[in-house]
Amino acid sequence: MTSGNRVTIAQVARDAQVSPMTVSYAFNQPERVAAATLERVLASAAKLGYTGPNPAARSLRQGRFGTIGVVLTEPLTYAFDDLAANRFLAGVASACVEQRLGISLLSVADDNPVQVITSAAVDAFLVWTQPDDDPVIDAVVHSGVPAGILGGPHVPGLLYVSMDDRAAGKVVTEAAFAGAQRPMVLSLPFGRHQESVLLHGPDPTDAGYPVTRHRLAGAREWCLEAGIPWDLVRVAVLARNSHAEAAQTIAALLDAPEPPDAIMAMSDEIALGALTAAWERGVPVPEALSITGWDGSEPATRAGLTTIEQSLYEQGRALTLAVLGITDGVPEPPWTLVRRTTTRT
Amino acid sequence: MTSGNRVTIAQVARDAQVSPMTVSYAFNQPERVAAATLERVLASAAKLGYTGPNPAARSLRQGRFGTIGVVLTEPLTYAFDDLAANRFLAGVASACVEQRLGISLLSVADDNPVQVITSAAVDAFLVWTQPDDDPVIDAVVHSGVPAGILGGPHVPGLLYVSMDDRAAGKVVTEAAFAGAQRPMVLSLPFGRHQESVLLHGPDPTDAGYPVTRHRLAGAREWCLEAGIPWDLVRVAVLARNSHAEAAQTIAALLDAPEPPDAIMAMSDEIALGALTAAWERGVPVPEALSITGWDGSEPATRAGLTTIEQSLYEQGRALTLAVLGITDGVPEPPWTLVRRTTTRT
DNA sequence: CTGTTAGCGCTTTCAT
DNA sequence: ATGAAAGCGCTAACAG
Repeated sequence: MTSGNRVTIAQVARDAQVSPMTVSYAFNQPERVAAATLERVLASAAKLGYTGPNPAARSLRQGRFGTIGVVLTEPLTYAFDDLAANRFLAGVASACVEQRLGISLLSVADDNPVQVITSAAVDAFLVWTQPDDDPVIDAVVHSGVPAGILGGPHVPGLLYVSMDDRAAGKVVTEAAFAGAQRPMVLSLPFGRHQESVLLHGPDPTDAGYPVTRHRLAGAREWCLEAGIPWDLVRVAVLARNSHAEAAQTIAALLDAPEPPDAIMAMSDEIALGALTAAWERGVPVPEALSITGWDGSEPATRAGLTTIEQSLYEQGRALTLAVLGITDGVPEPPWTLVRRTTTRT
Repeated sequence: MTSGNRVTIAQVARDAQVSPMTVSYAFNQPERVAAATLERVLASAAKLGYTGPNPAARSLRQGRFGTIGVVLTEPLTYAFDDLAANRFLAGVASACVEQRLGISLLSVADDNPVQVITSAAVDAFLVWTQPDDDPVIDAVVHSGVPAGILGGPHVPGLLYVSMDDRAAGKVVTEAAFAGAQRPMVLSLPFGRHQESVLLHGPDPTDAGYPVTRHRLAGAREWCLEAGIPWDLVRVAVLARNSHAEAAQTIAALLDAPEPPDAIMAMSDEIALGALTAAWERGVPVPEALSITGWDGSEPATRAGLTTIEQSLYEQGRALTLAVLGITDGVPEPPWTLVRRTTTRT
């Protein structure tokens, strides 16, 4: 009663003068037990401070945990700092509450990415987008536990959900770049540990994150079709999906010669960072600088950002239900370009 | 290898021609095992698809889970929607990552609040503020697992962390109400399931949530000292800590006779809702309407809101470390009134 | 409606 | 450096 869940079914059984099984029934299927017995058992349990079956023993016996694991990249605070991750998790949470499952947040550490997975007490994994060939993916697939991934990579053995980033990339690039002289892309990271860099017309396949790669490919494709030499398009690759880093990067570029006059940003977060930089410098948006975002977050709506809208919340829900086998697969998520006040067209 | 974590230590042991104990050592204390043996064991494990000890069995044997449970009110999406909860969780997460612990999000359902607690596979509980006498509190205390609560109630057996809401309430009420003719409080909920209501000088002890109660008590105390009849002070009690609900409530009051000219709001979230309502109506802030918030969130800073700043992140961290026994207790969290542009003084 | 048996997979303890 | 024994607390399967 005082420290730890020390009281066992056996002790309660002894006190109540019944067998352990009856105690088990009393807690799990009370209707199976005679009213008088039930009362006696519960009284003994209360007296001894027994609050219910030990979860570890029950899980061992039943072979299930009643918990779903969400695999996030370190640091775990990302889950709470990042808008997109936040919405995804909210969707996962909504499905888990319905299914009476707990959520375990798993942080992939650098020193041993695999152990977090293999030692997780969960019935399924949901993985937040990872770079291709990341060891975590392999660990999840080999765990033998049902699993799904948002944003790829798309590998056998993992349920996959992701919007058509390439197609949307073309559309949003057009919205951003139409009529521009010095267009640029503000890119999400290419890999897990990478400094921010300024590239010129990089090969999209250099990006290890599928989401980044596909969005970049879409941008390139539109440029090629529109006759804009891809080599001349600058791509500022950030180290993180961070408002502050984006603001700083764009501020530097706006202060330098040949400042950009169009920015296709791969997330609302960094688009808003760019917007902040422009605003601080008095650069009129969209007249002198058009900016687009991605995701359709609350702050983007308030800021009047032209952006690609998708529901990470719904994708989180759908992936969760599919991984649990409640629905059969996940449809490709819908998206739309929402034109607001940060683009010229 | 295909479905579930079916391979056991025993099978690997047989294949590697060693005892189960050696396999256990190979995974838990590899340095204890001869190099050649280790290699053989790992080869067998890889061959059979054994990825490591079954977490349930290990937890049962060791009596610990390596996980900390965070108890949140239903719906669980609150954790991701609410700014304050979000910061608290980020702080918890930072401490858990350091300690190599997982985080389990537990949603308290209405139908059986206790079972979620008793069946949680965790080594400690962190509870997000609950109403006094809520059954969840009791369940947590009786679980025998170390536990802490943010925002109260302050009960024996639970570590407690909360800023001095009453003292700050006085200070912020002064900032909001100074020189006002028709001051009002925009209040967080009084209880878990309650419609929104408009009260006149309510007794603070009617509020079941300690945070609400103490902030209201602070407001009342300042009014009494300043000679403002508390009975004349309107208190709009919201059903949820929601921007939208706050905006709607304040919009209605601004459109009615005797609109408020000062609002002390108990969170940034609802203060910003009030600000939106004022802004939509063209009510000049702070000239015709002063507004204060609480928490010192990002959006509040951007909006220039006068507010009480505290770090829920640090409080989350501190409470986690204390509950784990790594630090000894939690100091009372610091706070400051930050005057910005939404108040007259 | 209640009880008996058996064993989930692992690791602590104590040898060797 | 490796192994044997024992049991963590529970519940599925099967009586009665």
